Amino acid sequence: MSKNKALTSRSDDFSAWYNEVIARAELADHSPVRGCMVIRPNGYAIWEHMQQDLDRMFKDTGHENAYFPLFIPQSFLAKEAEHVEGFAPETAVVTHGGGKELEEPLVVRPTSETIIYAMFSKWIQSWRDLPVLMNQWANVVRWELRTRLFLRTTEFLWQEGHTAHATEAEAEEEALRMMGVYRTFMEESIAMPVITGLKSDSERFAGAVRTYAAEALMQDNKSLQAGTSHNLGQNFAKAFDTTFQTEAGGLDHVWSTSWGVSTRLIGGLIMTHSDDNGLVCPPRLARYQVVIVPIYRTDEQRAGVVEAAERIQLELRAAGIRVHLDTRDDMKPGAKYYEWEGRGTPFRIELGPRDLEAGTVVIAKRTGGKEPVPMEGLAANVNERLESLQRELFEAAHARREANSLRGATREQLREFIAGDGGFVYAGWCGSEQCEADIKADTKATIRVLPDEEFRSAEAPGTCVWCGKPSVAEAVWAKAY
RNA sequence: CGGGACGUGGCGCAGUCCGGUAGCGCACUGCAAUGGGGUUGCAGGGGUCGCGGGUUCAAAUCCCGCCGUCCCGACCA
Repeated sequence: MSKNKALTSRSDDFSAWYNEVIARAELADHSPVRGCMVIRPNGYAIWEHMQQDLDRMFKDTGHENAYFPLFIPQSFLAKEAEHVEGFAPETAVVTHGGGKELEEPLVVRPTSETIIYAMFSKWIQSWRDLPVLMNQWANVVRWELRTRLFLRTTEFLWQEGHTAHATEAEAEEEALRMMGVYRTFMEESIAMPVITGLKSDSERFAGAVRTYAAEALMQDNKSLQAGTSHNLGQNFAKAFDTTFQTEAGGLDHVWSTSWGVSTRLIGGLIMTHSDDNGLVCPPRLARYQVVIVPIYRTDEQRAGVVEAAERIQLELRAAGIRVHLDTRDDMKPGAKYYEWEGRGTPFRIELGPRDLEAGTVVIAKRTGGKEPVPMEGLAANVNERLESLQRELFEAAHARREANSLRGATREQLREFIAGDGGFVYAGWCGSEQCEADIKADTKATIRVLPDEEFRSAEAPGTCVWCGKPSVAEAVWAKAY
């Protein structure tokens, strides 16, 4: 229902603003269990649209869906040394079932590599069985110390892709391909620009050989890790003895990958686009792309206006537009405007007696501006506007990111930039964990990625921004979520 | 898990210092008018004051413990 209080502004308190946007748009709420969230219909609709877009892209690249169990024998987690070290501290463990203590405790999956490779080893015998390209949509649990709605919750929804290949090159290709899929999805569906690249060893997934990531800059100039794709080498195959007979007749361990994105993306969407009036949702993912608000005084007017609104609703639906007609009689139009604005609905169509007479409707854009447009050809008009808003949101976010990026920084500039407004700092890195740790201790910024070629600076840095020794790669530093 | 703040009808808050039996705004219900950017008026309903224990004739208020939320750290999708 409509609230009477303005949101805290982004500049006053970004965290408070973030929480208030979620509350006003009715995206999620806290559950009675610490750190867990209830995803409400307005939030879940966004997730469903994300799922639809991603699922289609996964299938278009040859993947198939399956489902693996929630419970994993505790011993499985321990089979891969780095993996258990990384995840054991944050697992929830079931020790009792049916009133009895279990012989072996069950871990509630924090991620499913272990159970999946255990199964893969049963299913894969020959090079002819490869590649295996699998995905699952699931919930996972990680006992995080500090939680925030969507960004870090104890339980969250995600997809995890798991693939097995005959060669190292194929696995590497797959890991990069899926990073590309994520990037396309983030740019085109979420309208959220990302920088893709390789993670440093300290940020690598526990058990991976290489981790690729997509990083997005939020409106508070902190970076959000939006998705990761891992080349797991033969690490899990060796731990779970996932072997196959090669074409030449030998025996080899499979080469595998895993990749995932989560409901965290909804947090990224919020912090990329929303404003001090509430949620701004990109049209591609919006529950309703258009809301029609009829305006009338008398019963006669109401009948005419609602009839016209219903006709428009059908016309837009037929054109594939997700549209809602708000016929609530107990709310004035202005109150409805505020409510739908807070919910992030991209466009509002106002339709009153004056419009009927003129053969027009008024179209108001969530990000500002409204104008009368003819009823003739409305669906095409609206579809154009939806596409153009989708582009505008991406371009605005992209421009904001570039305006808050610093290239070729010196040590002092890095410090000042991060201590000031913040953003992405591009600079040389010597490759040592010591410099990485020192920079973190000094500035709180971490290496987000060693960016892919297209994101790198025109002039490659020659020296490490911190120690001055020769640089092995350009790195992007930022404070992160 | 360390530091800080907070927890009072659905939401936002006052009352807590100085103990005396709970109040305001919004929301909600009813009626009437109103209706192109948060509509008025009148009349209503709703609260074990986060939970548990203690002190007291008496606890939202004082004391102890716990739980939760938010912020800042350390850890992380």
